[in-house]
Amino acid sequence: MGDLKRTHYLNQLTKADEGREVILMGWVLRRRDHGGVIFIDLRDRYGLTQVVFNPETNPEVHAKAHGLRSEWVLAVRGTVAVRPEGMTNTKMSTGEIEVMVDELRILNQSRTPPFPLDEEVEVNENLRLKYRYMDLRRPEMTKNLVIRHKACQAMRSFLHAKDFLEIETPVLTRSTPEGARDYLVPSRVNPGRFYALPQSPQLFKQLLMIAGMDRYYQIVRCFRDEDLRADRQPEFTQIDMELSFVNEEDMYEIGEGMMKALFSETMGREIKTPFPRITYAEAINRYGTDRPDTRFGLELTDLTATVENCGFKVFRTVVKKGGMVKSINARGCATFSRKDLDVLTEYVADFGARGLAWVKVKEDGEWQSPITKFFTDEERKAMAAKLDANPGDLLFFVADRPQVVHAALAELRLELARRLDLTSKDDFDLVWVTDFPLLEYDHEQKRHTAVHHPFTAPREEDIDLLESDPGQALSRAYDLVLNGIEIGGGSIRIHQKPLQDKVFRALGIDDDEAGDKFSFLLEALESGAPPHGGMAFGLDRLMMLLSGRDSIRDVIAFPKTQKASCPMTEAPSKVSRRQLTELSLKPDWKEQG
RNA sequence: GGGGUCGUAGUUCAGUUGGUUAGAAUGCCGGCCUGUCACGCCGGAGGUCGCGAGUUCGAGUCUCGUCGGCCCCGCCA
Repeated sequence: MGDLKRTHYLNQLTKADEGREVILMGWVLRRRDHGGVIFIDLRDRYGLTQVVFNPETNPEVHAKAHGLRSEWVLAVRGTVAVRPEGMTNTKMSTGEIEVMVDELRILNQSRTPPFPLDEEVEVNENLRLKYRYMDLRRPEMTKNLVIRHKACQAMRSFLHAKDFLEIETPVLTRSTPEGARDYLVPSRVNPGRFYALPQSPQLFKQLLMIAGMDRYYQIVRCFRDEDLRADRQPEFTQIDMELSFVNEEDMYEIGEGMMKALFSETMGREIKTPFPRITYAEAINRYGTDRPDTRFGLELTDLTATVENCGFKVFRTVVKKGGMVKSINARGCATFSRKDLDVLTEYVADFGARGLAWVKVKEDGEWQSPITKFFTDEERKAMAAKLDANPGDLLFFVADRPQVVHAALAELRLELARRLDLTSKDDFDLVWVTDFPLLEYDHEQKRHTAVHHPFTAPREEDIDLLESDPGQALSRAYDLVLNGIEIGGGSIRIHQKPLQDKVFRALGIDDDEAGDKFSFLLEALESGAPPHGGMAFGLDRLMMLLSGRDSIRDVIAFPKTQKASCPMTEAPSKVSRRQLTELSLKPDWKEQG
């Protein structure tokens, strides 16, 4: 660079700068060499500017420019010129001007890029991750990281204005029961003992409330050693918060205010508050899931009572065994082919449905279906009325255990929406899901486990149920769902030890175990713990939705592959025998270095 | 742990019933070209068909295994 100092970014110059001497720095995106005049599109994080090398005005510089290649790093000194008549490029924000170069310094050369950076071809993701520093130069990827930054800034300033303190919590902490599999870190100075990386800073933020911090937040990395998905990474980022002296309404207000600020400042979109609320029970009933995509209808209709005595044996026996029959009216879909229906049947089978019954409502109102003969006219009428079935509609039915019916129809509903193109990535439907069950029964472990986490408060009126019928108790937990994706959740916490003891007992954690694993929390609850509650938002998922991407990998600078590896650094890697020995670890796997 | 799908030039892909020397576009290299903006024109190089076995006279193509990418189920309080 020598004595050159950059004067402008590559998105800044306009007609108003005509005649100005400028110094620009950036990467060669494209070179157009006409033998005579040479054009270079110079790129930086901010944009593109065309720089021009003219053999008549500066032969030496022009000769040097002849050798430039993609992704070389340049500094140029030159003069801003308005482009000749008719030569404006309306696709570029700097398309009205160009910079006539007087001095060129090659700051660095580059290997030929492993994949094109200037086109929108889908490149193998493994390759993109191996050369992530090249991938991130692509404007689309740069944009995602810029939006992410803006989002963090927006949320930070919102929370700061609401008196939150940003406080860091340990990354090396202790493993606690419940929840996901922990990432473990061996302790060198304590042989045989391990730290766990936090699945969330849950206990620490509660302890900060007990410490009187009143309002805490943190943009914090969390770790869960579970299998990956398009929206799940082993390390991910949460906007984590906790507040003292609050109830659910306070939490909704904070959550809504923060989302409002987020959408406004990152996308310039004004979203409506308050957000609609739906109870867990209603969400399951109407959508089959606790994270409903509310951008479209296709809701579930319960026909159990209507068909319990019908002539169709499959339906009748399912109902008799305590199961249910539910239906979706796919309006106007009677045109689906037999093949379509077979594919959809196979699709719901993935989610446990042993069959998918269907009825096409013909133009004359008649039912075309393999099962229509099993129903009386009255039954058909009753079903049609409940489903508001009209000519041209296609009705789907699933009969099974409630869990299976809901899982299958929830997925069918989403698949239909995809086929019918009912959703747009530009719509953002936010909804609170409330009144979750506190506990659910785990058949494998033969005990109840926490739906949210063990520190979630039950509804006051349900506390007695903890002993009589724990599965029926509802909690003071809430989730925020955006377009069918859970982007956040939280709860009002237990702040008194006797209630915490009760919940531990309902979870099958006896006093000894509770004392062993949570004594610090229990003692703290006895030390003047204020009522408190909180929530956390998944930053990666939020950014994925805001950036219109289908994978959180596209909004994370250096993500992991589905096998939890990093093609660039080749992590996880082998370690030396010496390192293991220092940690008092003896490998029992083969070929460990 | 399981299911699906993909793997061919640097990249994105094509490759017929198994049959001679595996193609295209783009990129790359060289030459020409003074107003392009995905510049244009001419020429050239570039392949362990992911890897390993098997079937066969013969395998990019068929079979089995294996490795890897992606999607999903389980899992993820």
